[in-house]
Parts: sequence; structure tokens; C-alpha cells
Amino acid sequence: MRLGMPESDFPDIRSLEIFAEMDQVHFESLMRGGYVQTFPPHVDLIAEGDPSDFLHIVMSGSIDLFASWNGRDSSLATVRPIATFILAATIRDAPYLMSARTLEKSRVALIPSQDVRAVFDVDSGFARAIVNELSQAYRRKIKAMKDLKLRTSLERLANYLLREQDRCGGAAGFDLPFGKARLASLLGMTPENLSRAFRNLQAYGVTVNGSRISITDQRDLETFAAPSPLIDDDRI
Amino acid sequence: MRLGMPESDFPDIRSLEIFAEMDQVHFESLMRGGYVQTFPPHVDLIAEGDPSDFLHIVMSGSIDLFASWNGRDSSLATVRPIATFILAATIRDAPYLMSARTLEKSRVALIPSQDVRAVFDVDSGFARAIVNELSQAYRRKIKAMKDLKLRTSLERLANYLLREQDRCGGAAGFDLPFGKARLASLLGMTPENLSRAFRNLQAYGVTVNGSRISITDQRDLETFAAPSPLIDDDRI
DNA sequence: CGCAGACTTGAATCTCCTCAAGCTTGGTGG
DNA sequence: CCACCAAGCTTGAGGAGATTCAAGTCTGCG
Repeated sequence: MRLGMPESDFPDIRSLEIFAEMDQVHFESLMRGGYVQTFPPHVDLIAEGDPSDFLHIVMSGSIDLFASWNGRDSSLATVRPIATFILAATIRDAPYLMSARTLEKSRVALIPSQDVRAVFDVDSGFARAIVNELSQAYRRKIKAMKDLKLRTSLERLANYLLREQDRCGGAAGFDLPFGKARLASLLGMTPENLSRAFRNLQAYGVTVNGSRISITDQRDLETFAAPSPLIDDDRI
Repeated sequence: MRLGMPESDFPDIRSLEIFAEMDQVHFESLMRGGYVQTFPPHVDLIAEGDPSDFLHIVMSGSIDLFASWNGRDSSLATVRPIATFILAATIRDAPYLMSARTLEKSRVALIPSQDVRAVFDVDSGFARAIVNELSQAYRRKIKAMKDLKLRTSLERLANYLLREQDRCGGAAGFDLPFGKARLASLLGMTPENLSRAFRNLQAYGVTVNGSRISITDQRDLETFAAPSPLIDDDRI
């Protein structure tokens, strides 16, 4: 269903850091070659190992990036609007390393990878933006690695809750943005273990009701979690 | 001990992918601002959290990148000649996320980060190369993440041995490039557990003698390890 | 020969996983 | 309106895997 990119989407995409500084002519040429599609929940968008034909941009909804090996699989990241994903594969013209599926109903823009590479070569503003994006993505992965290797699952959960609280505005109460099974996979644990971990965090002032989290003792939780900007701060 | 960069090092550095395509004038200006230093083994080069004043290049020896939190620490990567490290921090002018120390006697070139950023802005060949480097580094991290989340420690060790065998030329026998304590940390396990893991791999045709590894039944080990290009192949 | 550092082994413990069963909830059809 | 069902989550028991701590072995070097 190749419909072309509706002009109404241009401003949202243009506001993305990665497209913000580029030449208008180049931007429009990228947009002309791309298109937008709406997907229902739980639909596979790409499979790891596939050639990277398109740069993907989530316009609304949310996307799960995950990987499999030997019958196991694991969630590696969530992509939320408005952001690109699998940029590195697009740039290198290499196969995807992760699979992607919609978590909910999502609008996704698709831009042919070869167009991205072509514009990259002639638009230095775009190249600069891609370097920013890639270096940020790399640093995020380093942080995720540190989270995984230096912390126990209980500590990872505690720090996740603090980050999520921050992302939701900082109030004591907030909702988990997806199911607990997937959260468990993201955090590198089983759903059963996540359940028990939530119970263990009660001792540090966390109460859970369905997907509703309340942090009743901020100080206590922070003392236990010991968040570090070099692991948990998304901005640096 | 600021001695400036000896011209004899220029060719080696120039042969790095990241410097190969750039303008000669820019290359020389970078080299003029940089310098080279030789460090004994087990010397700290940078500490996580420090501002990223220099882009580092390993000319000889090898470097351990590691991170700490709450009294624990973990090795995250090894850098071997000739390669750069902490490029992302340099580009973003952000604090280091990892610490670095020499594993053995090492020569390291240091180039002021602000020079790198300045040349980046005016040399599109250099910008292109940096994007290549960053996207490759990112994909390596994704693979390391998959290795860690999808495999047991025994499987990680088995696949590590196969990769190391390949890196050493493919012969049945080869030497581990550093101590087992650090290997354990790299693989996300304790030294004790690594010892036992080596013992368990005997069943799949691996014999260990000090740092000498012999793979006596290649087929058997590969069947157990089930290596995947999307995790273990460094080239894609 | 003896010592220091690196590695291994053993035993107890803890964490996490698996499997199985029970619970809750929201939706569907009677 | 309610009984039922399926999906998601929780709980429990048992076991596998990993960690810790302590002691023992090996090796290279003085």
C-alpha cells in the first residue's frame, strides 16, 4: 500500500533532530520517496537478518525491538514517537540485528535506505545530525550494558521505576507503559521473577496495583536504587 | 609530557579507517595538536565521568574498557591496535561512560577532542568515516547485548572461544589474550564460575592448559555454541 | 627454596528459572 | 445480568546455575 508521504506529516518529521538541520530540498526529496503506514498492535515490522531497506520513524504508538537466538528471545528497547530506529543498519547497508514489532496501534514512516545514504553524502547538516543520533544511541547502549552487568534484577527494576517516574512527570504515581511480561524481558528476567521483585520492593516504598505504580517513599527507594547519571540519565 | 606527535606514527594512524579518507591538511592539523605516550601495564588512562578531552587511539598494546557502580565493576570491551576509543563521548562533548586502563605496555595517541569536532565540521570525508565507526561500534554493542541476554554463561564462553580462535587464525590451538579473571568479567561471570565453565566445556572438546586453549572437536563445540552471524560476526 | 599472584576446587548459600497451579480481569455470549 | 473463558499475572515448590568465602594448587621469579 504505497501511498506516498502525506504533507501533513512533514512538520512532525521535520521536527526530529535528525531532520531539523538539513536542506529543505533534500528533506522534501526524502519525503517524496517515503511513505507512512498504520499498523495494528502486535504486528511484526522487521525481522533480524533482513536487509535494511528502510529507515523507520515512529510517528505514534510504540515499537518493541527484540532479538532471538536458539529459541529464546529478549526485548532490547522500546521506541517511542517521534524517533527513528535501525539507523545504523540503514547507514551501513547491513542486515538488521534486531526485530521490530508494534506494541500498540502505530503509525510508522518508511524512508528508503538508499535515499538516506544518498542524501547523507551531499548534506552535511544531515550528516552531522546522523552522527549525533548514532553517538547518542551508542551511549544509550553502553548505559544499558552497565545496567545489566553491574546491577541485580531488583536494582534494575528499582532504577527502571525511578526513570519511568521521571519520564511520566515525576509524580509519585504513574502507569507502566506496557505489560509486565515485556517489562520482565526488557529487564532481563522472567515474569515470575518480576512479580517477586515487585513484592520485594514494597520494603522500599513501592506499591503496585495492576499497572499502577506508587512510590510512597521516594527517599527510601532512591537510597536502595542508587541511580547514577552515567547509567540512568538519558540526556548525557 | 607533551612531546607532540612523532611523524613516524603518521602512517599507522592515517591507515585507520577513520582517518583514511580525510583531507591531508586536516589530518596534519589533527596530528600537530596531538601527542603519543607510552604507558606501563595496568595504568588508568581515563575514569568514567571525566570530561572527554581527548580522542584516544591505541597504537600498540591493549586497553581495557570497564565501568563501576556501587563498588562492583565489570569489563565491557577490549581495544586493540589500531583503533580509537571513546569516540562517541568526544563527538558529543559528553563525559566518558567507561573507564580505561592499559592491560599491557601500550602506546596511545591522544588528540584533543575539540580539534576532532572542529575538523569533523569542515571535512566531509572525516564525517563519513566517523559515521562508519560509530555505526559499527553501535552494532557491536547490540551484539554484545544479545550475547549477554540470550545466552547462558557457558554458551557465552563457547562462542567467545570460537570467535577468539577465528581471530587467531583458525587453528585448533591458541592462547587467551589476557588473564582469566578479566575474561570472566568480560563474559559477565566470576573467575570461579569461569573455571567451572571451562571444565564443563571439556565435554564438547575443549582442553585448557594455562592460557592455552585447544579445540579438539570443532564440530561438537560448534554444535553446542550455535554461533550466529547476527551476534558473533564482527564484520557485519 | 620459598614466596606471591593467578588460578582452581569445594561447600554453603543465594538468586533466578522452570513448571504447575491458582488468581484476577475484561470481554463474550447465553 | 451473569456465567464462562482466555489472557495476564501471581504464587509456590523444586531445581539449576551463579556467587561467596575459604582453602588448596600451580607457576614463575627472586
